[in-house]
Amino acid sequence: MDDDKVFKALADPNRRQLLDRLCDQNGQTLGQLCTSMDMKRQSVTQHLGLLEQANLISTHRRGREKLHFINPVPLYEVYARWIRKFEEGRLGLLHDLKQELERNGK
Amino acid sequence: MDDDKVFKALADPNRRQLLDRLCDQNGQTLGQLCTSMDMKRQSVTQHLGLLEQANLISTHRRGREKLHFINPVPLYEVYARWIRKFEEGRLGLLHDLKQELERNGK
DNA sequence: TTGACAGGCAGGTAAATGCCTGCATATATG
DNA sequence: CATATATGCAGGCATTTACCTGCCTGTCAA
Repeated sequence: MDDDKVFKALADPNRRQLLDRLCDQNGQTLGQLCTSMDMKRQSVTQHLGLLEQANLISTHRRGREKLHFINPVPLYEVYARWIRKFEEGRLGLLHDLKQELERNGK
Repeated sequence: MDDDKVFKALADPNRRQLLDRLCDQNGQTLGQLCTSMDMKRQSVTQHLGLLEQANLISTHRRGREKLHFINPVPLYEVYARWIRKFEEGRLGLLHDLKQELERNGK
C-alpha cells in the first residue's frame, strides 16, 4: 500500500464526502455521485481517480455506466500502521507532557 | 476537533515523519527535530505550525528552546469518527463488490 | 440509424502548498 | 556587556492542486 497516496486522497473534504456517499450506498455510478457534489462532473471524476489510485475505491463498468465501490482495506491499514502506534503510547506521552509542564510551571 | 486540519496535516510525508520522530522521543526542541529533516529550519517550523494548528502536537517554551509534544487524541478521533465507520461495514461492502463482479463477469 | 445519455480526455487558470533567503528577537554564557 | 545560540517573522518563487470549459467516444433505445 502507498501510505502517501492514501493520506493525500483523504486530505480533501470532497473526497471524504465521496467516500461517505459510497458508505451510504455502495456501487453508485459517476452520475449518481455527482448529484451530491457541488461541482462539475469532470471534477468529480478527478477526485474519484485519486481515490482509485489510492486504492480506496474500485470501479467497473456496466454498459455505459461506471460503478464505484469502497475498498475499506487501506483505511484499516492506515489505522493499523499509523494511528494505533500513537494510541499505544498514548498514556506514556501524556505522562511526559504533564511531567514537563510541572517541571517548568513551578 | 477540526477533521479537515488533521487530515491536511497528515497529508504531508514530512509532517508524518515529524510525528514519528516525536513518537521515538517526545518533547524535542525545534533544533533537534531539524537534524532529522532534510530542509531548512524555517520550513520545519512551518510544518510544526500546521501540526500544532491541527492539535496534533502541543508546545511550550523552556528558556530559548521550544519543546514539542505529541497529542494522540485527534488521531484517535479520526479513527473513531472516520475509519471505524468503514471498518464496520467492511464485510458488507466486500460482499456487495463480489456480488456485483459476479453478476457482470458471467 | 439517430438522438439521448453516461462518461473520457485535453488544456487553461487561480489558489494553495512547500521550500527558500534575509533579517529580527530573545535567551544563555563568558 | 558581548557573543553565540535558539527561534520568530516576512516575502519570494516554483510546483501542485482543484476547478473549469470544450470537445470526443461509447452505449442504449426508438
